[in-house]
Amino acid sequence: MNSMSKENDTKTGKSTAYSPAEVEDRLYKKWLDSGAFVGNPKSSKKPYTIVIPPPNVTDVLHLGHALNNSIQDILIRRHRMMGFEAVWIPGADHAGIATQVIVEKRLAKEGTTRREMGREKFLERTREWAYGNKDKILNQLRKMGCSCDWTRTRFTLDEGLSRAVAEVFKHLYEKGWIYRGHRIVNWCPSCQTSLSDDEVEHVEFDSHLWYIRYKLKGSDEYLTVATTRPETMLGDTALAVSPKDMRYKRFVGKTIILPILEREIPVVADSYVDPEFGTGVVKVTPAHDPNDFEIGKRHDLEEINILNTDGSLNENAGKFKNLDRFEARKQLVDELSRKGHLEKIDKYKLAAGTCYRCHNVVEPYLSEQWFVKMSELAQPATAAVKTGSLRFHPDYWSKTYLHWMENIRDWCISRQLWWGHRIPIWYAEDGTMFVSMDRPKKEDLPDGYNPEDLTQDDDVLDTWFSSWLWPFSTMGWPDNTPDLQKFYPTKVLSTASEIIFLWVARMVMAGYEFVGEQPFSDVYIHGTVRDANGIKMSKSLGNGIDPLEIIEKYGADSLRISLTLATPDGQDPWISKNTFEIGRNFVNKLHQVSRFVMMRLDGRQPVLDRIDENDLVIFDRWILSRLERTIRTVDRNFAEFRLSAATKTLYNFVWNDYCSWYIELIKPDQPGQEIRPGSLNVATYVLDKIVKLLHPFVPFVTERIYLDLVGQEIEGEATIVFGPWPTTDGRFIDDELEASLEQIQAVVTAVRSMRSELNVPPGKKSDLYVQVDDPTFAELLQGHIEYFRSLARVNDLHTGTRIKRPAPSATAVISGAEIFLPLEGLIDIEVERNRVEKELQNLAVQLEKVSKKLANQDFLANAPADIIDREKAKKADYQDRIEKLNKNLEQIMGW
RNA sequence: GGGCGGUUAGCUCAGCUGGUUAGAGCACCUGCCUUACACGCAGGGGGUCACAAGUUCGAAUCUUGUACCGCCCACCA
Repeated sequence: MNSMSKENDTKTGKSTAYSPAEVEDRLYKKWLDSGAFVGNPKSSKKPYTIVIPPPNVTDVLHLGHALNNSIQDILIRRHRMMGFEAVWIPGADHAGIATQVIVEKRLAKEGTTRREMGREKFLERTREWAYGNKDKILNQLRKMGCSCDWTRTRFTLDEGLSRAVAEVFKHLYEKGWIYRGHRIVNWCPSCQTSLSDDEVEHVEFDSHLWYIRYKLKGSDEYLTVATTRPETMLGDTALAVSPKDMRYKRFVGKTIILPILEREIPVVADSYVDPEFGTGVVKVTPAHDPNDFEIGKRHDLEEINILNTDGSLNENAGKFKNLDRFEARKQLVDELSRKGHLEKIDKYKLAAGTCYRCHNVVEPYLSEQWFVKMSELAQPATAAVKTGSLRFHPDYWSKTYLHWMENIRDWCISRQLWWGHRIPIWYAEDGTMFVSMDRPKKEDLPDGYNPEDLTQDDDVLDTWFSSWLWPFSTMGWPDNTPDLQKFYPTKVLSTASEIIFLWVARMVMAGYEFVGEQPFSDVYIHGTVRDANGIKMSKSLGNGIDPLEIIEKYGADSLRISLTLATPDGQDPWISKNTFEIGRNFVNKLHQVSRFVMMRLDGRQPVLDRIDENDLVIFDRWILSRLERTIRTVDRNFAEFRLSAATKTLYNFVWNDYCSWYIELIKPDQPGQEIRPGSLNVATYVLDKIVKLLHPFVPFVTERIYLDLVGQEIEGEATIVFGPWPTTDGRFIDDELEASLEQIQAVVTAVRSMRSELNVPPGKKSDLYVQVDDPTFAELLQGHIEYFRSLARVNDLHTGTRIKRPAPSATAVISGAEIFLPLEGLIDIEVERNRVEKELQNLAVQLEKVSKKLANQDFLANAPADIIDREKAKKADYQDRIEKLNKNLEQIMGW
């Protein structure tokens, strides 16, 4: 840091930089104490509800969550200010498999297992850990300033939500849409549970195709089979060929001796087999491949399971028993090779399914599971998007959603885990099933059944089976509560794209089926947070950042607005540590400009709700015009779910229009002078609108400034939380006036540029000569010289239509004016000549372009008249400026 | 194998219905302790808009194709 820099306030010696730590916690407490975030179902205001995507209790929140929750808070806070009964329901998800995997890992380190512990103790242990994380997570949201209604906090394992789960199970079971089936499912040998299709991630591996020879019984002939999983041959119960394949027609019906195990298996003909692929012969392993399972059904083949639940081989594998699947593969291939059964090995790229939680390769595995029939559920959920009653932002995600809906498959909902909602099914000894969350009561059972004789299904439900009910289970469903009546359906769901299928799509189905109405109308899909190298941020990769770390260093406001600014609408943000400096700088800028306004108010009570329209100078009208335009743009950005654009619009308005121009323009020439009262009023009025427009993004600093404006302490009654959100009737929007201001700005900028390029010392002031084409321009300048004198470091202004160049002086030509700066002794003729020549070259290029265009007959014949006029005006302007510059260049050469 | 995004200044991104001298922030260079802000102010340099063809009077913007990057879906063993 430069020792000359003025880090401190000259009077007090204290740093004037904004210090978030001093105000954030106190402000948050103020909001909580006043109940500002609590929704009232009896309110006459229109509801605006968001349910939080409940974070998994497996871990504290990372920057991805910080982004998502910033977005939700922005939407909620803005609507609260707009007069809606805005409710944001917070909570957390028990994250069945994810949580259990982590707890089991910890147990392993301690040298024990869940089975050793037993179900009750294990659940107790998991609960303790999960609830600890949940508290940490909810605290992170508070530190971020999230305006959640904490009186409505929910957890997916809460009593009420569990009741909803059981109710839904019963509903679907009685409808026949939940069924139990003996089927091939995705099995994770590491987590030792089934997974739904959507929980399997396909990863490409470099693998091989093994070509194995299967000998015909009583012959030396053989058939060669290509396989990617040779170990599954231990469970083969047939070979299959295409019925159209003439090469193998004579083998159909013959018997094959399975290598190594020497079992006899038939050759069958099945149209599933593609004669073009591999050898055209397929080994059929009904217990370990979904297609083979189907073939097996068609040909009445035996299903031989060769795997234990942990992925090791079982007694059906003969001598390979107890070996892990991959070790068994190795040894089996060796033996096949030794015995001459291995024809060749090809390299092969294989897309293998892996578990989305532990990333081990999953196995197709035959087992007894519960499924939900999805086709009917998908109907209204598909229609909702097709008719536009449910919209995705950006819209292209609706294609992804529809593709999944239209190819929907039944949902395997049972998990061989303990952490979660236990399947509400009770079995009698005779196999009869009863649906009930708790042990059924005697009076609810048919004659001949006793509650004590029933045993509950051991498995739990997929974690998403509770999540998909979240938009209404959090409101007390299945009871028709006041909350449900007032706050359902919710408005916006904000999430990342990765859970569109797992969660979003299923919530839509559930909303229609169980409540009869879609759960939300808009789905906002934001990008995935990546690090500075574009790698997705995650705890496991070690590149994750804890939002609390950023908050501690920069403050919650900086965290929030930096993330919003850094996240392009619909794309992935790349975040590095200094990403947050943008936000910190902006928050400080806001703080500083408000300090300036407050100092100038000097204790006077400002008027925030109106301005005296008879007491405005051109600059006041200009900033009001810019303000109204900004409000319109921001509202439009929000309507289109372009949050990044909205943030940038406000950022630019505050920094450029308000701070850099307006405040500088109304500053008096001399330090001691007061700002013109009418302008100070406008400055304050606009500042009030600025903090309101920005409050959803940076809630703390804006509340702090607002309280300063209304002259209250943090603990006072006043608050910005309820806005109102600034509106506009557009009556100050004035194109002509903005154009006039741009002329003044152009003069100021030209002067600054000349001075800088000629290295004029900042302290050196000079007179300013402006030769104009149009006398009204001169009047404009003359009338406002007092305002921009210090910006351009000007003593006297000489302007009019007949101003002569004072020699020696620097020259600039802008549209409609020539600017002269008499700088005797300060002008290096060479430098000045280069400057002018450079500008001439620049203009020459532009002139050539436009001249060419205007010489083109097709252009003149086809282009609209206003475009042609504009080009003509441009040409005239360039010509004029070139002429003037040339004249000036001649004079310079004459020195 | 199918689908969807992306490719604009050294970096991260704007540029909405085709006509702007193609912009911003960061980084870089120059000057500055200017009456709120050095977390700042002023000025400046830097781009054949991935490539090719097409539509058009006119293309960063529309169409088609190619290349590369990323994501998603998929039961070819």
